[in-house]
Amino acid sequence: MGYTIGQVAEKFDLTAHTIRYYDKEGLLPFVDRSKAGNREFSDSDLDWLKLICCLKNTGMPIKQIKHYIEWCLQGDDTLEIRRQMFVDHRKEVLKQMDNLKENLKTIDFKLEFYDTICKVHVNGEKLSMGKQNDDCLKIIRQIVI
Amino acid sequence: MGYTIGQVAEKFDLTAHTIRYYDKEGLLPFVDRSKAGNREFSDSDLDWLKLICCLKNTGMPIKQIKHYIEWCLQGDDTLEIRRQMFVDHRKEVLKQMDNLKENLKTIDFKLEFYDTICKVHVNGEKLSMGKQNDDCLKIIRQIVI
DNA sequence: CGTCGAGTTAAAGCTAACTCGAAGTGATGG
DNA sequence: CCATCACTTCGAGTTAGCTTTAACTCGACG
Repeated sequence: MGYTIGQVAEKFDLTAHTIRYYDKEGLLPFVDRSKAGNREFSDSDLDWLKLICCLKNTGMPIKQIKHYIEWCLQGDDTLEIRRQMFVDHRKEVLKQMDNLKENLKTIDFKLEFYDTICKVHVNGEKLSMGKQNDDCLKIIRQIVI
Repeated sequence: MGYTIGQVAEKFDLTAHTIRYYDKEGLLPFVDRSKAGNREFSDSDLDWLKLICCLKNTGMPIKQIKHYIEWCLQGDDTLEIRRQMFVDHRKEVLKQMDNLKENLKTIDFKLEFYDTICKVHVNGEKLSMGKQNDDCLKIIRQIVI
């Protein structure tokens, strides 16, 4: 029987429009059609789509994903080049993770600052902080906003 | 003295064009100008730009970064909303890390498969694998390309 | 004084990845 | 028989984030 484009769209949190767009761009050449001309996705098609989403969500451009699909259709001659693509892309993903970790540090530092200063601000009138602390916070506020 | 736009561009691996674009979009309202009208970046400006790059590289749209900058200029009334922005964005970044980890698993699985099958393919003629193994690999190849 | 390099603006152009709309087809339920 | 609904194609439009171009201005160097 297979899945309709609508069902697949829901499963993958895409729109039917987007899936048709992927098809038009050559990412789904393996998807069969019903007599009426409607796309019928098999379970293996869903596996392909899952991989396509994985590559797309890790920043691979649609054109390169298309190359990969073409290589797959070409057969065993392209096995090595495909393997190499995954090796390279894996490196890319690791780099993304490193960058993300670095940026998370920056955000955490910022957040620590905001947590401190917001607490002071809310209780500003009630709690006596002492003049030195107040001055200190003013300076901090100017330096690290 | 301060840095020129070219120096800053090099430091941050951006182009001068891009920095001017950020300025035009309201991300750099604090940058001073020389008598000649050229931008002069101070060390504190570089800190701002570093944060801007951090937010941009973790997927925050330029418009939202602009909001943040505006809130900063407005003063202490916006401290809490700014803190909340960082709390929310931190969650976003953690989600990105999770997704990246999941996708890395998919890629690693794929790579394991390609490593195996490429090894077999290269030594295909030399090494006797036995008929059973060959059949098995054929099937695997069809299922998990 | 000329010219070179680095800066300036404003506006147009580009690419990727959708996103939408119009106009039509085919199966199903009342 | 007709409406509804999910699908179809094709082509145009949108958005974000640059990127390029044209025409210009400084300040320093020979």
